[in-house]
Amino acid sequence: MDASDLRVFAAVARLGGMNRAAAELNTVQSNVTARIRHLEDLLKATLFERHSRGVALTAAGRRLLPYAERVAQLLDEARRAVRDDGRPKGELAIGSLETTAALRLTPVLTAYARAWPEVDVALRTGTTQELIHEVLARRLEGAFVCGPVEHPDLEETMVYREELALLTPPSMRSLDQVFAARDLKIVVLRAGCSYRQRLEEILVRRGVVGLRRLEFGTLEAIFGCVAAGLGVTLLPRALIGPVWGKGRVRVHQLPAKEGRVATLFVRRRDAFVSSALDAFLELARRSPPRAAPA
Amino acid sequence: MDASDLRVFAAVARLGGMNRAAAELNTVQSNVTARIRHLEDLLKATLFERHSRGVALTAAGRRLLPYAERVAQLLDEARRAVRDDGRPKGELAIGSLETTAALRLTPVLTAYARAWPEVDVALRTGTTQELIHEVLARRLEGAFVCGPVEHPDLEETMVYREELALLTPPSMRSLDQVFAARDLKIVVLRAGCSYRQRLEEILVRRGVVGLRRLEFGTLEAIFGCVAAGLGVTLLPRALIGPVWGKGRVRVHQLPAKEGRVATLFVRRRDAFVSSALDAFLELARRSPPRAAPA
DNA sequence: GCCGCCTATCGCTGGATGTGATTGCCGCCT
DNA sequence: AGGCGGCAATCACATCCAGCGATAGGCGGC
Repeated sequence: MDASDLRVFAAVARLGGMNRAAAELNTVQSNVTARIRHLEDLLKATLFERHSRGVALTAAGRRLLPYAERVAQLLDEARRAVRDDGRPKGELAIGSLETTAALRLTPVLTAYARAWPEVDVALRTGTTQELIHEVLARRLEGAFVCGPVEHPDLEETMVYREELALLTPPSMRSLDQVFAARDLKIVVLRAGCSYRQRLEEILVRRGVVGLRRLEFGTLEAIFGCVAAGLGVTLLPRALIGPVWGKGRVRVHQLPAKEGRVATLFVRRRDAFVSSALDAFLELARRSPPRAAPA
Repeated sequence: MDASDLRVFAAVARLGGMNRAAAELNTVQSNVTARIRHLEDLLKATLFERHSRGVALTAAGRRLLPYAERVAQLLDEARRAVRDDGRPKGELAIGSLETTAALRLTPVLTAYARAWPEVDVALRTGTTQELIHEVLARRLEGAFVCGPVEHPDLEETMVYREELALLTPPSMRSLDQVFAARDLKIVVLRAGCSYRQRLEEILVRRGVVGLRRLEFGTLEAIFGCVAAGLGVTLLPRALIGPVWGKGRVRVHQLPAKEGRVATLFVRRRDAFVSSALDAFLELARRSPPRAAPA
């Protein structure tokens, strides 16, 4: 049993047929058949049930499949590990919350791109949940997400502490005024956004009912929307000032317990840490002081 | 790059030479050389430095080695997973503390051997540290050890709660008398024993100084030694009675905080749980009530 | 300078791997 | 019912590469 056998096996299992697998593997059906039979002989177990529309995994096949996938992943990772001689290069795919990207990573990314021109950086944004899912699926080397996170396969390191503030139109003078409002609208980035949940909790705890929600895909749109008096939102306080002009929205401080949130960098415990990632985290850790919250 | 390439690579790395590797792999040196060169071409990296007495890993080779080992392990595990059709059979290697084996596992093992005659059970005893090391090295599928244990790669499940008692010669009537004794001797199983450390802590906290230690390799020897008046020991209270005759030693109850200890079953999080192990834990969980502490 | 131990290289061979054609099975459509 | 399309199994054949044995060449110790 060797890696290429498992590659053939996995393709057949995934596509549900030897013809289809042969097409994908750029070979012929007879070859695929022969290799599967060979593998079955080797393991002394039937891996597929053959039926007229293709094949289906047997119980034994189902047990083998995760190993086939894991071995393929490992070999892939091994190749990258060997190539990686300590000087960052190649591809670096990381994820981040939209807010963290805007607030913290912009200077880091530009500095990184300048320092390590051989690296092709891909920064993808999403919600904490989405990002964690991508990291677990090994499509991202790691991601900046909203804490707390607990998962046995993930290693978390605290990188930033954010102070969240309630942003309202300038006409709302106090928090009490916000909580007393009827038909309050909250403006959030997207459905699964970590801050949205927190904002709803805060308002519900104050007895606010009948919330309306607006979803906008970009921070700029949210900001504009709040400034125009359409609703309120919850965002890192430090975004105001360095990123957007002051004065167009009113910033309400929250009690420490509700306003403090940690930004964690998560990555798979068992995954290889490329030099490119290592260098990125190194830079991120010394993020410029001007972006630090007051 | 394929699994057999990595096997050759790992052998060369381990043995430090292509000739030696060829001998171990039952092939010829030219073949090993060719395959290593092939692998190096494939990865576009030099894996070994050749010198006159053999070869040595380069930095790239050192990076590859752990993957080679992991892939070999995975393939091995895959074979076992495929073979394992749900009915326990094959080999089952588990570890246990001496005391847990004597107190808890004896009936489980006999019942297990009767229920699943196709399994070859190997029970190895050792200290918590030793057992954990063996489990991590995949030489044991799991082990019963003394809690608490914290390791990211291990999954722990609490299986028993033991009450530890101080065993002394019958002549020692009270705990105070024990603590007041001069030149107190403690009798322990072996150097790394979990209970030994706990016993020393208990005594030190009571101000006992000048401890002498005796190490005996078997529980029976320890028991005999205490009965003969040579020293005191700390063992699960439930051992007295079901396993050894009462009356020959005096059993001193300890405060709950010091006397309670958990027995955990630990296994590698990422390892395959064989049907044989599964069935064993199933049996162990319903361990006979007569062995339960009072 | 020779010997022992090591790796590199070469030509050869056999078996494993891949190919293309054919057969036979099953379900679906006509 | 019969033909058709999609599928896997099988076979004979081609190809290729892993493994073999022999030899060359490098290095250090005796």
